[in-house]
Amino acid sequence: MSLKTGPVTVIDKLRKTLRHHEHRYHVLADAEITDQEYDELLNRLKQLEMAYPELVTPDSPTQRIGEKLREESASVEHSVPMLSLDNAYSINELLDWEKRVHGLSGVQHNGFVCELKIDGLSVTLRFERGELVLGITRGDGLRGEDVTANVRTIRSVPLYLLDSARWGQGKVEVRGEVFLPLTSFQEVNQERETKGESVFANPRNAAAGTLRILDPRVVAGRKLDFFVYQALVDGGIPWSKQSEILEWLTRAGFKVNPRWRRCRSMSEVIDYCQEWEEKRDQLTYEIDGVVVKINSIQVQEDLGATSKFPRWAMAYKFRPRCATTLVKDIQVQVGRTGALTPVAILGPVELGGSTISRSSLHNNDEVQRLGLKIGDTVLIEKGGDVIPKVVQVIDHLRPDWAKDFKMPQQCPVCGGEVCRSKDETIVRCVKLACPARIKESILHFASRRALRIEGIGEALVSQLLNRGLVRDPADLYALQAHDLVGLDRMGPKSAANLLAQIEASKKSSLSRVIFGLGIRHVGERTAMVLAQQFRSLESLSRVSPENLSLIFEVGPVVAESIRQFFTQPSNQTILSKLHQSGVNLKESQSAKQSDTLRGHQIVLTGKLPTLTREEARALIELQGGRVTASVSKKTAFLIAGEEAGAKLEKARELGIPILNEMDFRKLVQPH
DNA sequence: AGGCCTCGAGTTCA
DNA sequence: CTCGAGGCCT
Repeated sequence: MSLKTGPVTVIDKLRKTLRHHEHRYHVLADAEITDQEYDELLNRLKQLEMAYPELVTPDSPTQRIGEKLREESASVEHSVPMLSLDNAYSINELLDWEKRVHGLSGVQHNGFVCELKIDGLSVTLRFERGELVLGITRGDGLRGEDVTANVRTIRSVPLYLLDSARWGQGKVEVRGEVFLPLTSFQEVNQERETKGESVFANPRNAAAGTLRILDPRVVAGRKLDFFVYQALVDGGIPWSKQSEILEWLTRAGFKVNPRWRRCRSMSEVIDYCQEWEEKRDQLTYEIDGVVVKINSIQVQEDLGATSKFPRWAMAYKFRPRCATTLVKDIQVQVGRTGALTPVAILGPVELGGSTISRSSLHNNDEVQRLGLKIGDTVLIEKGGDVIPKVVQVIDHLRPDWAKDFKMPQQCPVCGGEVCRSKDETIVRCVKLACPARIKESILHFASRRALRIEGIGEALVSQLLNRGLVRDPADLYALQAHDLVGLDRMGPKSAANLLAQIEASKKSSLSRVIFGLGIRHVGERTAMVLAQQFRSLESLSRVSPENLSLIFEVGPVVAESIRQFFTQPSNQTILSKLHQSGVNLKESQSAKQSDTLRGHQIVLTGKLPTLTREEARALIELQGGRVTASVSKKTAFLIAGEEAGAKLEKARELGIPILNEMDFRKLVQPH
């Protein structure tokens, strides 16, 4: 009587049950039991296996996390070369490919399969007699790195094929993409940051880094995942269509990306590509394109491959969101407040529809954090779709001649003293008369949100300063036509237009003038509060800091900054020049405010059908409401238009009422 | 003193 | 848009 029959069957049953639940949980994302119940089953199996070590098999669910460290990068040959795909960077290139295929194959193929192109690492898994025996990275396509121990830790990778009966004797290979879901990526980076380690620039790098870790126990904590798209049996493909492969893979227990689609024509393919280029952000993992394959395996084989790529597939690449480029130089700019800002001068690269040639590095700390030197190659990205940002230095591309960047000890423009006040990361030029500061303050004064003088830009201000025609913003009002005519791109017509703009700006509201002065810590909002409280520049200039601090939203720092501004003799001169030129320095009797929205904070987002942002804002303020920039608990309601973004999400989250323009109009203009 | 909420400031390209 | 810092509330 064998003592083993008992434990063998129990262990077997337990393993089957566990595999079933692993599949439900990690592949189908549809668990039948709780995590706790699963852990109990797993523990029971562990105990049994400890009692009967001779019954432990490598494909047991307890064996995912090997105890041993992986051997350093053993290289293994692929049984069938792992080619990469040719890329199409536009719909046109995709259509060209289809034309080529059509010409070559001659025969009518039965359509395409489109799959999302997961931004991860290609990996091959080899199964013998249904059991996972090897995992290899793509490597150079012929040989890859053995990462078996690490792929075993991936929960959605079956250690044993479910539908093993059918290919039980053959060598089955599946190919797919190892990736790190976005939430896991954030977790990994958060952890690294708290440990003071360098963070990964993107999920793909993090996945690559993780797969190369030598200790599988660490890898297991990283929550890698795996989507499969290809299967080979004994080096061949015993199916007639790509879509059948995907269906079989699903049945065999693999996680197949469910978004794949069969397309009959190129127009359907293009729809699919465009649809996912728009929806890519809705996914919980990163994709960088769409893979288009000829569905018929027969046609695939007829088409064959070039030396590098198969002819029967194409990767349609989305417009990239990051790019690499050379840092040719780091220059230092001086802003209106005297802030010294390092700027990376880049080798021009195309990114998201524009060519990037420079990018702010914000401050010296940022340069140090990145470990950036002149001559480095860097990864850049567009933050918020518009503004480029240097994300990471690519260390191994650093040339010998790379130069350290040092924040200058003098102002690069006026050569004057700079200082870094305590608690601040920013270094500032302290000289008020620094030409850079003067130029920036004039531009600020004329800017859209301040006195709105159109036609005043960088080029013009530089010329005016060089010729000594202006020394401060108030001098703009002394300009005559004959001063202007003869400057670059300035004829009599442009000069007249500009003078008219300058004249018109004299009627700007007091709050715009206050904002335009560029007092430190006084932005648009504070300027408005001050204008309302003091009604004239005159009384603002006389008020004591103590009284200023009493105002809601003005604290000691802002109060002191205002006092400093008005005690500067050069600023006093500006004020009297403005007054003499006839610039409005008083708050006109504003239209009587109604109380409909008194004390309410309102947020605007998206494009409204008929109102501009400015108009909507004016309307709200007229009713006594305040427009704020971001949604919080205190927000009374959100007015949302077309293309509303993150603010709408946040409002939904917090349960803040959301109105469209019509709702809002009814609210403020009853009847 | 600590934590949230806002505001200010800087920013790219066509 | 995003980050940092000022101001206010607890």
